[in-house]
Amino acid sequence: MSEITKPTLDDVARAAGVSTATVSRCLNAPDRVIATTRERVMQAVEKLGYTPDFGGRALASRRTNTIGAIIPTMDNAIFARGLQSFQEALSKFGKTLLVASSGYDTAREREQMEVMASRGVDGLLLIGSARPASSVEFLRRRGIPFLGAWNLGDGDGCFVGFNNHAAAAGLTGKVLAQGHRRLAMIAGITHMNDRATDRKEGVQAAAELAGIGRDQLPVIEAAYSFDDAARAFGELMALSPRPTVVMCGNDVLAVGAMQKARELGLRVPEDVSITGFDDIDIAGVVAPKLTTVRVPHRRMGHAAAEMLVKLINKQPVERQIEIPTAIVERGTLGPPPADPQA
Amino acid sequence: MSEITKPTLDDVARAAGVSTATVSRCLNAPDRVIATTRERVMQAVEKLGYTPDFGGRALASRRTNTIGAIIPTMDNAIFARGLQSFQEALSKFGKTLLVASSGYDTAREREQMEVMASRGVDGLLLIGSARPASSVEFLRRRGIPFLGAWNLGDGDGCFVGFNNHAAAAGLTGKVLAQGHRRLAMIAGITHMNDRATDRKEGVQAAAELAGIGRDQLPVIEAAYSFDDAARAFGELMALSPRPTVVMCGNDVLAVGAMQKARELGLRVPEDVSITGFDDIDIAGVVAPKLTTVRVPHRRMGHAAAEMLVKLINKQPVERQIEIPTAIVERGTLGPPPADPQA
DNA sequence: AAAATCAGTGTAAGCGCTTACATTTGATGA
DNA sequence: TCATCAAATGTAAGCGCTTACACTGATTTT
Repeated sequence: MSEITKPTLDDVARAAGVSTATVSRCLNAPDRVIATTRERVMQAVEKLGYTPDFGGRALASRRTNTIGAIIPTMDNAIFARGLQSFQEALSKFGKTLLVASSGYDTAREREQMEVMASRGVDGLLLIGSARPASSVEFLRRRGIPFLGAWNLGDGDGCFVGFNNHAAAAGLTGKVLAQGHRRLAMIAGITHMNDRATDRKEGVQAAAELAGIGRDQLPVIEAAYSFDDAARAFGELMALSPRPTVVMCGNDVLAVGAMQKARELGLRVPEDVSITGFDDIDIAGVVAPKLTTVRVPHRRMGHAAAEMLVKLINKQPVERQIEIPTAIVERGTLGPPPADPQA
Repeated sequence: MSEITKPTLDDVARAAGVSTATVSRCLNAPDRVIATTRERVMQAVEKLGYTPDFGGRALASRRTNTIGAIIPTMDNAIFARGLQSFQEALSKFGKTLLVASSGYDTAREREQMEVMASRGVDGLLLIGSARPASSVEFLRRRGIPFLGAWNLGDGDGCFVGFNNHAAAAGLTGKVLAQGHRRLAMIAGITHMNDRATDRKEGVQAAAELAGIGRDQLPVIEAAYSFDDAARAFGELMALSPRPTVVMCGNDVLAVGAMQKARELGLRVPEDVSITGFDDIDIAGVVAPKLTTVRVPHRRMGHAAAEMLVKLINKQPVERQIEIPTAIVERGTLGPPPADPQA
């Protein structure tokens, strides 16, 4: 059954009594073929069940209509969500999505870039801006348009994302406004991660403006897991004087912290306040609900797709598109305890 | 800068002083070339920064080393997780992953199949088994090997997944063992969704064995959202007699139900028990923690990748690989209230 | 020592498609 | 009526790669 050879352009051309060029044109630029002929060709296509061969098409036209995305991991809901809408938008442009993951490792990201390049992707979606210059150089050399998403960036690349720094600073403003002075932070791993770095620095910058120096703002970095966050929270709570608020680099860390708080018999927010970042599902489900920063991943995914397609078509684009974030005030941020711990 | 034409096999061959065939062999079957020659060729490859052209390769070799996956949506953590490990495993086989989404719609799934086919995928990962015969027929015609994942199935297709029916029945056993007799269920939308269907029927079958007929087991179907589940839970709680346990088709529904329970002033599990399915992150984070069924998505992703690669290489495979599930007893399932509601 | 074998390499024929250019056709204007 | 031109279509040259087959020289077998 699989021995029936796939029909080719030639077969269709013969069946329709035209040349292969005409068939090709019917498929790629229908208006350059007169209606009657087109009709005939399309019938032949239908009848033979013809579909163009990808390899042949890619070889001859030098484009694949394929877009690559290299993200840290789909296990992280924020990337999964963004990628989903990116893919949806892409498919409206007739492009398909090739996915690879880097596991937050720039060396692996580079490897995947090479895979993508050899796959002939027309464009590439990357996360953030923190990567060796050589990786960027590699893409430029290859002439592959690319985009950093989920954050903004400096340099001359294109970005579609959030101002993580400003959002973190904004949230810190709310924290300070509640009267907190003893802040602490559980940040994501900042090494080669500009989102985590910006969030950390946003908090630090806002605190500094309020006269709270970096030496007075303990920061522990934790991997993207409940347990690691719980451990970090434990350490922070052992500090003296004890922080009255723990700002977390993302919601997963915040929830890990909340669990540890309960374990330690600490009430949130009466004894200690906790904030998150991302507003993933989980933030609305814990008790009390998490005060966090909403990050519109879907909107970003769409915007990224649009921008990348423009880039590929060599249409002009803005260098950066900033997607606004919003602080979601729920139940985990309150004023500091009246009687600062013994 | 982008005018520097990409080096081709020919360029490499010339630079290394060999024929294109030898270069090709160095890349694809290195052991068929003597070490000294290979060395020389590899140096030329390095020096020119050569990477094979995807189109040319695909055209000549009639394979793309690309695997497609059509999933309902990456927004759902269980698919995102499984896909992540599927992709990781694939990349070890030198294959890359093309992703498309169907939005739980079989017509859209079919469209995406055609996209994938025209993309020349070597194989295809599908979810479950519920789809029109014509879709399956399409793939067979095209000679594209495919696999249903996340569930087992009948017919002659290949599957890597869970026995959703048995797992749901098993959990129902636990529920009955607690003494519950008035069961209710919030199922996922079962239309064209074999996972949701099997889970529902698993519950029903187990209940029936215990003498609880379908007419005594109210089932409401709800979309994959907290709100829809909350609404359904509300309806169920308005029933008289009121169910003492509400079994949910997945964890998202269960959490939605729990939220509504709190809203209604109902304690879980003292006033009403709730169970989930999937054991996603959220299940360990709500209070009390959710009693659910653990489904090893990562393991399944890996197994699916392995099986699909075998299928592509025409190696023998088992028709079905069942990934075991496990009941996770946490805090939301208890005995029915001693004093059945007024 | 001749024959058979084999490893290493080269030659060249496509794979199925797009597209620049050539050709044909019919309409238009002088 | 005939040159002119545009629209529709055909011709054919690749795109960059893989691979069947041919060739060469060395090694083994008889």
